[in-house]
Amino acid sequence: MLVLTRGDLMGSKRLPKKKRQDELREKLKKDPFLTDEELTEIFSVSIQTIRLDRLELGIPELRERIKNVAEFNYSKVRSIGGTEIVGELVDLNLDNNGISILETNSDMAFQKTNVVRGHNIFAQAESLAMAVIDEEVALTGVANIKYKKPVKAGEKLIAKAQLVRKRGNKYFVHVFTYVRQEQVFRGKFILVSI
Amino acid sequence: MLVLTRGDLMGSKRLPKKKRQDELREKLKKDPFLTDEELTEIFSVSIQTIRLDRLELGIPELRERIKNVAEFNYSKVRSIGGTEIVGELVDLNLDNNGISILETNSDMAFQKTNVVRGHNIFAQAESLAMAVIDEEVALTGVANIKYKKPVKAGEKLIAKAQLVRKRGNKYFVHVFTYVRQEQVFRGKFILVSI
DNA sequence: CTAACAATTAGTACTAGGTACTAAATGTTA
DNA sequence: TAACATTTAGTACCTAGTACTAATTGTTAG
Repeated sequence: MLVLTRGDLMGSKRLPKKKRQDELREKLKKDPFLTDEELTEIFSVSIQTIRLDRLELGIPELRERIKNVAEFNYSKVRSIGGTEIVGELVDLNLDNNGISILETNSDMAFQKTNVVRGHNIFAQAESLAMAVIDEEVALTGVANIKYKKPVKAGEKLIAKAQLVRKRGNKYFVHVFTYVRQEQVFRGKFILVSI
Repeated sequence: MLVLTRGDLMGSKRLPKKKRQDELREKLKKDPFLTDEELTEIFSVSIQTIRLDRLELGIPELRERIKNVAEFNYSKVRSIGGTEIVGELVDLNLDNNGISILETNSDMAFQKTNVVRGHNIFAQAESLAMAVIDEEVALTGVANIKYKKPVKAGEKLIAKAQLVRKRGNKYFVHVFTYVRQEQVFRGKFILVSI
């Protein structure tokens, strides 16, 4: 079916509804700080059209969008700042063992290859090792680690920690990290309580 | 309608101007999302007083505050997302050595002790080691690391990496990290290019 | 005790950037 | 050309303010 769109007839100034709405969605995703007024200039339509579009697309007003960005980031900053443990602790037996799960995402990965950066895997393992130790604060003194297989963004990391030896204020903890049964990381930590 | 305000709870005594303004500043710093109206309830004063206070303190209105949080974090998120290297690369000789500087802050540290979390130091060292390798992408295969001394938030980490051996697609890189001449970390990385 | 002054409160007009709605104009297609 | 989709116009109303004037309290020095 061949259909002449208004765009063809009018010389590409105004877009058909569907296309305009798609572009609107994208524009606001990239820059949520645009007002309706600024959008009228971008799309050469009236402000009512912009508002109808937002209504149909379920896109909230400028102030709501800004607030969402602020709140999202605010909580994110706090959770990063407040996170003492990387990943979700699903099982813990103090002075013995523990399990933590970390859902990886593209923020943790190299842009080009989508491979999760090593220090994220390390951070999960290290913080789990620390959680297992029944001490107020533990410092990683020495770690011997090995990355067995690259992890792709989106894969779920399951880290298992086991306290293997305790000598004075030194704790020897082994952590093995898996993606679907397959081992991707191994770390041997010596933690020192202070 | 009768509402219990903080004033009531604190014995209904209203604070002197100076003290109220100090607390106002703190409150808004902790929670920039408070409206003037909510503040009137917290301090048991009229909305005009709150507005005079903000005027005198140079604190902008709610929407401006929210916008600032949104814009600040928006740019921050992007820069974190785009960062492939942790810390600032100040010197680099490919396939030989490199130096990177990382200014630590309280976000990187344990809340209680203000000691910088190990994985931040690790991340700087690992990414520097990778930068030194003249390959598109390198994966950390094995690392043997040691934390020598705890690092306090605010201290400047200077990491020096040196390629010590190269065998096939395996690179052996040593990284030493210092705070004011004093070594705080040592890492031996085996990187594998893919 | 009271005048002087600081601090607070009241009230008004105005603003941006909208929502929600009705109505009309214009475009498109059967 | 009628039916329908799409766009535009216009109105009342909203929030969370600014900016301003004026009145009312509270406090203190003489």
